Amino acid sequence: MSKLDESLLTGLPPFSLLERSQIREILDQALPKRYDEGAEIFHEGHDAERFHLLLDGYIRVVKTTEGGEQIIALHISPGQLFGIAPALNRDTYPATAIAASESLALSWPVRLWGDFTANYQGFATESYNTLGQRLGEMQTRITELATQAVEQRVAAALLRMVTQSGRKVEEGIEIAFPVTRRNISEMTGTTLHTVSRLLSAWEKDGVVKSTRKHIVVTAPHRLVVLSGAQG
Amino acid sequence: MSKLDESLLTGLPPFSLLERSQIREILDQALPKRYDEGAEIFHEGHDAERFHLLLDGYIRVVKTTEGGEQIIALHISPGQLFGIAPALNRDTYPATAIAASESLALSWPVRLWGDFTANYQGFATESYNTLGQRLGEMQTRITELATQAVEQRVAAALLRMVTQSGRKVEEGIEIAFPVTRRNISEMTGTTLHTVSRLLSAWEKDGVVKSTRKHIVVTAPHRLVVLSGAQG
DNA sequence: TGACCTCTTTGTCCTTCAGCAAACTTGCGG
DNA sequence: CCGCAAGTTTGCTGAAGGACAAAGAGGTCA
Repeated sequence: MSKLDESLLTGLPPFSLLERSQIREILDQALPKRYDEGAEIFHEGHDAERFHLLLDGYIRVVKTTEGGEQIIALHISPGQLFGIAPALNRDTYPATAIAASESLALSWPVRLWGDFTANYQGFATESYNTLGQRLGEMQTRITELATQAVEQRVAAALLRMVTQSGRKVEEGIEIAFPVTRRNISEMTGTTLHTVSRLLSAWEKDGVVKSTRKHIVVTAPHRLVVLSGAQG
Repeated sequence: MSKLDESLLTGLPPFSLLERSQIREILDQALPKRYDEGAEIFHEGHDAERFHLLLDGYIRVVKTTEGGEQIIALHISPGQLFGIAPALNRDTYPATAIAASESLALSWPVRLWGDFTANYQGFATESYNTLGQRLGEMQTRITELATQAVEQRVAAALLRMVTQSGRKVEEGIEIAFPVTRRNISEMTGTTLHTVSRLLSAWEKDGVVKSTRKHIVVTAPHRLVVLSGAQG
């Protein structure tokens, strides 16, 4: 088994303050793994045995209701930690993680969490920053769901994906991972039908352009207006 | 200025593992303060200068939208820490805290946060447990808002308040702090009108009993059914 | 190449619930 | 003790968007 290259972690916030030798230590304990699109990385309620770092690809963090409906709680971009139940003292995963596109992640057994936070300068701080951001994002979504109309929520969801993962293409900014109307409906608490209608209307208006599972936002500023971000 | 009694903190989770002398230290640095019903304890976006512990009363944690609508993010019960921005490395408060009833709280300057987590056994762990619980609760609310109908959400909100602060009275279980229909609508993302209608209907059915600003749940099991907690 | 599956589009109907309006109740302050 | 403000109830109306239905469009696998 070939050794992982140290440059993988060098730039990333949780490790940015560390020595080369420390990064080496960390990598030597890591288990790298590739996931196909749609593959499950861990499952809600299961014992939290490992925590993860996404190197490449995109992850959807999903909750399932008793009724079988799915809600997308979060998207993870490359460079982010996920499945960090140990940070919250939990011993089971609170949600399910699924690869939104082909992905590569490292993982470590949870018993190392204590070591990491204790020995590696900046690691704990960064982890809690991340947590704080996610908490903030969840708050935002709660207020959106509680106060905004469907159209605004969908617009906001698109914008969020674009900011978190947008890559510039000829016609505008493309969401860098496959998204279906159903996925969007699971992020916004509506139906795929309604999402389809909205996207069709926006496409007619020249705000977005979409093909199967792929969306390009051509007029982000107009989406911002649609999302109702104040006046 | 009279000294605070050590028994105030002895039972509480964040301090349960500490020596008498340590509790003394902590108390000597605390600033106790009383708040009238409706008084603001800290404001969204302001510099997070202190973190707080609620000794008595109830706190509502509130977000305000650009449109001026309020959303109740959280209720705090006695014994809980709140305004713990430092735990997430934030330097501003993410939401506004308002006393839901007359309340008494201690507070400490944020610069002591580091000392507390470093020196006091169990303090950090407990804080992150709390955070984990709140995160979980927020997730639950997101899925509720996204998937459940208004009636179920309102039922769930009542149940949540009852579990967090219910006190047994003759006719059932009473929510221990003042709640208006408007408050409930701000927790569930609906209007006070709809909440009023629902409560009226439930009162007719003998599930709840309410007077101005006070609600007694007389048949909790039936509320559970209404909340649609699976089948 | 054809069968199948997933994703998408579009139409129609119908329920839920927000919006508007107005009256009533209760408690508090002057 | 009266007036006012805050909280509550109730009726009516209309629009948003969910439910149901059906068909088209790529992609994939044998």
